[in-house]
Amino acid sequence: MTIDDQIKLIRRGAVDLISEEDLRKKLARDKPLNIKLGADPTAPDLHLGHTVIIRKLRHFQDLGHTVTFLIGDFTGMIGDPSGRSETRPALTPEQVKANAETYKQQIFKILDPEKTVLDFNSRWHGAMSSVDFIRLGSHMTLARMLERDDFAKRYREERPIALHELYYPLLQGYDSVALHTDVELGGTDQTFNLLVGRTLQGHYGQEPQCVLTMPLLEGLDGVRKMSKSYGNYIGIAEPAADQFGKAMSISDDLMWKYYELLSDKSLEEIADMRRRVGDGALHPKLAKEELAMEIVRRYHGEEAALNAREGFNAVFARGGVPDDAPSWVCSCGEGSAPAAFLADSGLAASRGEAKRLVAQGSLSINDERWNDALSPLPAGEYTVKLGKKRFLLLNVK
RNA sequence: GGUGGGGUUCCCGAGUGGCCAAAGGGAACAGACUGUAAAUCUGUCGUCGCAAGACUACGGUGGUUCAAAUCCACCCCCCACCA
Repeated sequence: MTIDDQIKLIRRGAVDLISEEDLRKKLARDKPLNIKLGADPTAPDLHLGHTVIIRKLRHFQDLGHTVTFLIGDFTGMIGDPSGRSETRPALTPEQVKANAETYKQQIFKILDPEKTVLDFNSRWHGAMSSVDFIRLGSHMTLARMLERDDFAKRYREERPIALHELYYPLLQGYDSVALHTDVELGGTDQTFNLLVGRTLQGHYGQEPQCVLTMPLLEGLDGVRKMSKSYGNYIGIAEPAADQFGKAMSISDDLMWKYYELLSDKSLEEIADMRRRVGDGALHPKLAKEELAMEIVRRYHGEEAALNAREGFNAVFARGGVPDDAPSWVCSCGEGSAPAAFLADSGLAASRGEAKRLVAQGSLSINDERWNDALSPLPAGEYTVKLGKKRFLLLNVK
C-alpha cells in the first residue's frame, strides 16, 4: 500500500491530523508505529461513539502497526477537568483490574488482540517522585495552559480551576513520553491534551507524536454527543434487536454521518448510495436497514443481523408481536382490569399512567383499540400492546 | 477570616404566606402524519382513587400561623466577591 493510500485510510472520518507531513515521515520508515489511545478506568460500557476511535485504531493495526490501549488508572484519580466535573471516587486496584477485563472483552470485538497491548499509566506515574513531578511542570507555561478551551472558558467566566486539574494534560502527555508514542488518537475534545504530548516528547528528547482527532459521534437524537448519561447511545454489548431498532430510529441526515464513521463501506460506495437515495432510486429506509445490519453483524454476527431485521419488520412494519414479549398471568377480577395489569406487570409505571395512556388511545388488545381501563377482562389469553413498543402476553385465569 | 448569593418535581428554572402538585423550557411518553424515520401538530407528564378527594413532595430538623416551597431558629451542602 502506498503512503498516499495509507494516509487516505487514516484520514477517513478524521477531523485533524497533526501533522500529515510528520506522519508521512514516520510511515516512510516502514516500521510498525506505536499507536496510543487513552481510556478512563471507569465506565467500561462501550457504545458506538467510542467505536469511532477504536475502529480507527483497527485501521492502524490493519496497516501493521501496534496499538497500546492505555488505561488511565493514575490520571483517573484526577478526573478529566471537563467543566463541572465532580470528583470521582477513587477506584480500588481490584476494580481497575475488573474494568480492564471488561474493556478487553469489548475492544477485542474490534481490535486484533495480537497487535494490542493493554497498559496502565500508574506503572510510571506511580513511580515518579515529587521532584519528577515538579520537573514535569516546568515544561509547561500557565499561558499555554490557559489556551485550552475549557480552562480559558472557566477562567473567563470566573469559575474555579483547581490547580491539580492543570496536571491532567501534563500527565496524559507524559504517557506518550513513557510509551514512545508515534501517533495518539482521541476525540476532538482531546486536542489540547494530545498536543501537550507532542510538546513534552520534544522536551524529553523524543520525536513528537502525531495527533489524530476523530469527531464526536452524535447520539440518536442527532444533537448531543453520544453518551450513556444522555441515554442516546447504542451499546456494543446490547442485544441485536435493540441495536437494530435504535439504529433505525435515527434521522435520514444522521444516517450518512453514521455511515462515514461506522461503516466499512468505502466513501465512494456511500456517496453513490446517497445519490441514489437523493434521486429516489433507493428508499432511505432500505439504506438505513443496511446500516443497522452492518452494525449488528459486527457485534453479533450475520445470523443475528438477519433475525434482527426480520423481527423489526415483523413488529413494526407488519404490526406483529416480538418473540421476547414478556408474559403476565393474573386471575380474573380486579387484577384483570387493564389499569391493574398494565401497572402490575410493569408495562406502565403506575395505575395513573396506565389510565392516562388508555385514555389517550394507546392500548390495544388483540389488535383492537381498547378505551376502557377499568372493566376486568374475562378469562382467556390476550395479546396486549401499549403504544408502539410495549407488549404483553396476558393470561387471565 | 469577612461579605453576599444559592439548594424547588427526571434536568434547567420561575415562584417570597392561601388562587401551588408548583409558571416556562428541555427530556420522556402517547395520538395524528410516516418509513417504529426525522421534522411538525396535539395531548399527557407525583401516588392512590370511577369520582369527590386523600396522601407524599420544594436541602435537614424544629418553630410561628387557621394556612408555609414561601416567615423564624439551628444545622448540612454549593457558589461568588473581598482579604
